[in-house]
Amino acid sequence: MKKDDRKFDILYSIIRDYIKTAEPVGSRTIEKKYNIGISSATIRNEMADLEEMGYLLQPHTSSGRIPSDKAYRLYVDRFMKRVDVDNYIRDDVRSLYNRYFGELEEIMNKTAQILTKLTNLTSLVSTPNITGLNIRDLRLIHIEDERVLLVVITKQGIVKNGEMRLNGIPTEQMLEHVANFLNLCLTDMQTEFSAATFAASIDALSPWEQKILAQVVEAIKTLFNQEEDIRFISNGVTEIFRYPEFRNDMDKTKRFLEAIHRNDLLSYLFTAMDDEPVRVRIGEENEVEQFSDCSVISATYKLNGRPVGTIGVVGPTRMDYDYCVSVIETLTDELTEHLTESIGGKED
Amino acid sequence: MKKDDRKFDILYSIIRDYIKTAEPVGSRTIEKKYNIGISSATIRNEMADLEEMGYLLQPHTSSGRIPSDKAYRLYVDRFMKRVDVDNYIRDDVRSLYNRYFGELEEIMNKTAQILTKLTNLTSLVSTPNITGLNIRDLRLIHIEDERVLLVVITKQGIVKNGEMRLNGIPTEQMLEHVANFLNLCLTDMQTEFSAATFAASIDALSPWEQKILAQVVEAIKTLFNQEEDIRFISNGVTEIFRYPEFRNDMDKTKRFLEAIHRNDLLSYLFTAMDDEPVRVRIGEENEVEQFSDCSVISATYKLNGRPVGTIGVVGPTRMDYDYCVSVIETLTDELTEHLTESIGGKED
DNA sequence: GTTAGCACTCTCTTTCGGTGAGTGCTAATC
DNA sequence: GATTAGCACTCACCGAAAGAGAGTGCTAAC
Repeated sequence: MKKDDRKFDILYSIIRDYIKTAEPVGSRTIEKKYNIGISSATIRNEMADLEEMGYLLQPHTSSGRIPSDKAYRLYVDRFMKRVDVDNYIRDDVRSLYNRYFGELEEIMNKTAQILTKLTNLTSLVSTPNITGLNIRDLRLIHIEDERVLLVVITKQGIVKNGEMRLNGIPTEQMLEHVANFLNLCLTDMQTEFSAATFAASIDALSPWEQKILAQVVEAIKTLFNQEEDIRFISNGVTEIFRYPEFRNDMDKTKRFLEAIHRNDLLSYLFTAMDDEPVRVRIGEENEVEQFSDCSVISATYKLNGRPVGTIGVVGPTRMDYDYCVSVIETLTDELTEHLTESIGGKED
Repeated sequence: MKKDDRKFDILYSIIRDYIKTAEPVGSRTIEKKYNIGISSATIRNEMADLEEMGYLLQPHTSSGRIPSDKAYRLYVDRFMKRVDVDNYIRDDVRSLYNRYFGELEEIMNKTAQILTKLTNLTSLVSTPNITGLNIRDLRLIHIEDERVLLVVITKQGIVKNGEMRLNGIPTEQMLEHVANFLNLCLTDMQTEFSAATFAASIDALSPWEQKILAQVVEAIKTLFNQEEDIRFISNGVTEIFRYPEFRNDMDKTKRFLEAIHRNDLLSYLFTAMDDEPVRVRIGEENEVEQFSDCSVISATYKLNGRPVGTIGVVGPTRMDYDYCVSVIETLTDELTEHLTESIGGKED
């Protein structure tokens, strides 16, 4: 085990060095920059072993080594240390969040911006996908002619609205009737309801109102189902040009940029909303082939203890995992806290 | 003039050829591919003249010529022909617009998508920036605790809403009072109003309600002023990789991609909302330095005859101006028509 | 087990003709 | 006088060859 310790000391040094320089690391570099106290020849032997074990790769026979995905995995699982994110950053984030109270879109935007600014990586934020909501209040506001604004307030304190267009021009009264009817029926009801639910008392409404009802029900469904395709807010997609392994490889850059603009791939990348606090996917571990030379760090933020969305960064596999994981953790915490404070808290 | 005709025939051929191939055009190419009926030697002489006149550039002494910005400008001003956009495309666009009736965001998104699909260029759409609105109806909906949803419907049929947070918890009645008060005062009033306007009848409200009023007024202001920074929806930013002059030049690509993600530069690019139906900016003509090796075609779409936003494409200067201008024209028409039909028409 | 030494490997850079597309100029032709 | 054929010249592009440099693996000595 003593011997293995040395091996992994060397591996650790190689990883740190490669993360910093993006250049294959040779045995002499290790000998000189990190004083492990053994000669380059010995280090060479160890490196050969590490290569055999699958932790190192050699771009060509006479070059230094670079860490493999497996090495990064080991690094993340075994060697990674949390880094303290400066307190003033936390404060900045909080005051920013407070400035945009209630403006969900803006909050997500700013989160992505901060994430990129701190990590120098492309950041992604999925807009909250909140399912299983219970409607508390529903309003129908007449705009003009056939146009009606549907406003839904959920028990969880989420407000959604959308414009709908009826087949005819309603009176204020009709809309009020329908809204009242629905408010009575829907209390405590999930947003996914069946038409059958209304059968009982539907006769209270006039035929015209019943028609409106049907359309409103349809509108509610689309309002709450549009989340099926999650939207992503991205920031700093051109940060990728910072990294020589991309800057010197047009194909790689092209592949990255094309993928990062594809919503379908991003959803795939962020699918699993599991309970791991922070998830790290390294290179080939990514389900999405296009990101197989990237690493993705992501975490789910929550509302009332329930995961509703994901934030993360994407970048070269040789990213600074210690720091990035810490940043993501911090921001996820802050975001969760802010959301719960600003729109949560009323759940039954 | 006869002689000049021939010169410009040659110039025209060179431009067409270069647009298609992205390769410098030589005199023999012109002689063979475009039968002007004169020998390459004569063409060479004419080309030398055209270069002297500033219409052609020579990447190096012994290469063919490429058109200068000035040549494209001449082309656009003098030679460009409108191309008929297929009818089925018009139909597609219309049916698409009808499917997303009222969903402004989605409409803009789809417009950008179509634009890219048709032109193979990066497309940009600015969200409508509608000023000088008159409020017709205003609602205050209690969400929970201090949270209130403000819904404003304008005479022009535009609906805007935003969440606000009061300093205390209001009753339904208070909100109704304030809303009614504002509705009375605001009818026929611009969204930019002064606090003084209310002085007259404000005593009808309780002190608490007056406080709420002040906050609502503030909220209305931000709701209608947030347009100051116009948002852009872009699509197909990676189309740039199609074009060898970018694909083979990482710096150029980097500059382009960095610029296309910067909102401030895009606003600059799209500032002038003049009455030209379609605007073409070629290379150095662009006020934005970062786009000096690109051309921008843009047009303003309107609501009730008033320009409210811009759509456009950005790409290499050797783009197919005839086709792209026609496409932009068509889409602008359709968008204007759709908007006016769906939310306009009620203006006094 | 460790290390010094050395031959070897392989990339990267530079150099150097060769090729080919295209030009400008001159002299002949219409 | 305009047009064209002919020709020398230019310059990017390509591939081969040579040299440098970083790093390795192996062997033999410590």
